[in-house]
Amino acid sequence: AVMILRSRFLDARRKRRNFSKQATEVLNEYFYGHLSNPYPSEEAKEDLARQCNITVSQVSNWFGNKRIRYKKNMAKAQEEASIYAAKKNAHVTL
Amino acid sequence: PFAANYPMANLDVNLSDGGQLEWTSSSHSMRKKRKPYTKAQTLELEKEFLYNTYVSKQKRWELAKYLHLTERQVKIWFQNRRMKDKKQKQRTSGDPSGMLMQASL
DNA sequence: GCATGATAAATGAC
DNA sequence: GTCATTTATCATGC
Repeated sequence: AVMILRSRFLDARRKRRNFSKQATEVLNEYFYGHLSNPYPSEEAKEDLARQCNITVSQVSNWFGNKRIRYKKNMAKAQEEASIYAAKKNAHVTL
Repeated sequence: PFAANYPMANLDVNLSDGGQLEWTSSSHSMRKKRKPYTKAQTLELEKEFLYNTYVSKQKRWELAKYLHLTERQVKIWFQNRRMKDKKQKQRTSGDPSGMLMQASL
């Protein structure tokens, strides 16, 4: 009962740290690579989590935030989409 | 279980003007806006959660009346609270101090 | 000062 | 009932 009061202090939650550049790169590549259905399966989440060295919950959080913020600001998102689309095409071309 | 029947799921890519994206949004119009509860409300709910992680219909009614919430809100609060509890326990089991921070920056 | 990750209400599938 | 989500809000990074 006491711990509830100090919830705003040593609350174990929000200790945010930005993901690494590589991790964000991996996540963005998947997101824009599956833009028609940006909902990775549980297996895909585990795979991404392993690649990015984060937890599957963090992967879920990232995609949740990404989807909502993508549609809220499509103008900027389009630029990103173009970038990763070009990247993907470059891969195929090579 | 990745379903294609979520609201935002029918997000379609329309490449008209160098990558225009469009929304064939299908449904819901009026979703209730998320409104954070007060500390007093949360405190009472937490206190009750200590006794029972599941709330009876009677208790739910009492809490709703007392906290100025709907019974549905009380019900959903306990559902979300149980999920939070589960997630925290899963996290604590693999990492006692919660200090597993590998830096790969 | 916003970008970003995590959490808190609220919905819906099953 | 659980649980993956959507959405707004929170807390922090820079």
